[in-house]
Amino acid sequence: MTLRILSPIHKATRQIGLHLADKTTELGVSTDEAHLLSYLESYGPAPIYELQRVLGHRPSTLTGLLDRLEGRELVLRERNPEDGRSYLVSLTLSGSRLAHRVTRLVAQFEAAVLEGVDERALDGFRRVMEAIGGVTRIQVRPPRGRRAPTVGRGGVPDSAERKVRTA
Amino acid sequence: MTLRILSPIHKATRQIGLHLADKTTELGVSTDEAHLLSYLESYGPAPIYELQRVLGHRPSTLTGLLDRLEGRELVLRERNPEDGRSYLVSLTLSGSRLAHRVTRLVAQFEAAVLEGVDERALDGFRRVMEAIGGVTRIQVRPPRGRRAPTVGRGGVPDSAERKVRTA
DNA sequence: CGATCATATTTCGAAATCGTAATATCTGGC
DNA sequence: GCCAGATATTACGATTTCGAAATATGATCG
Repeated sequence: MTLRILSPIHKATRQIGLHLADKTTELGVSTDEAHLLSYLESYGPAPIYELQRVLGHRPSTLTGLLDRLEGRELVLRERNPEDGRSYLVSLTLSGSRLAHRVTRLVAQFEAAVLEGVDERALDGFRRVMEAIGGVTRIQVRPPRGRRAPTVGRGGVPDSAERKVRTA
Repeated sequence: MTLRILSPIHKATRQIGLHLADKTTELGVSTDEAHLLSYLESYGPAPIYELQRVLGHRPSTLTGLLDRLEGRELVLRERNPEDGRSYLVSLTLSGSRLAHRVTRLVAQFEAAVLEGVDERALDGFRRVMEAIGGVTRIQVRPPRGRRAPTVGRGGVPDSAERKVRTA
């Protein structure tokens, strides 16, 4: 059975993972660590729950990840003045430098891919991604009858999505 | 920085993972286990190294995965008569039944997504996936000079790709 | 044939991830 | 202000994954 969407996307994801891991390893971080640093460069300081949603790990996994990064003095945790339950994670100076290199790496990769596709292909790609979002979000039929479900609930956020935390 | 390819694909992959995990959990298996069973249904019996490439794990990870599945009598290992170094993994009867249910699940998901996109979008999607393959495959310049590299070597196989093992 | 190199798999200890159960703070009635 | 429920994070033990080294067979070449 050849799946026209699932198989290619699984394959591509793995290719991307291997490729980037290769590069980030040279910088001394895993891909998750790299992703986190890069995210913080654009959007930090950010509360942990936000990072958790961005990376898609369990909260307890994030604790470990952050402990390690903090141990290496790449990030640091501070209490969130606006919410005593949470901590804000920010980059240290060396974390910033590293984040910058990671970001450049990722941008290069993205650019290389974009170079190989035209705007129309990109648009088709986007539509397929949206269709996946639609299907995963919408629960189709509970066996019989009731319950219209779950449409607005906990979606998976894009790395770039972000609530304005503020003001 | 919003990445037009990396971010959506990361997000979609996570959505797919969560969605399918939800479903396969009901069947009592992880997504990797499900993937493996489903693959075996179509292409088994298969040697371990092939499964390893399909799932994209380290060999030692596969050993553990297979140990667990074998312990539950869903698959079994037999020596490969054509190659004394390898083992062939095949489905047991109950493994087959489970694999069948998994396959149906995945096919339904695929169908639901396909319903939301036209052929043109699908084509664009395909071209982007290919572009990713191209970029990850081709090692661009070692700092100076030598070594033209790596083009034909170990690519990441599609779940559906398969050498004819045969004859 | 025998040496050497490549391939297939497992073993084993270390590290990452997870699920669940604390702990602490916030929020909205009352 | 106080209680109940929601949110944010961590602690901790269990499971999974990993990397490196070990084992065993196959392939090549002299």
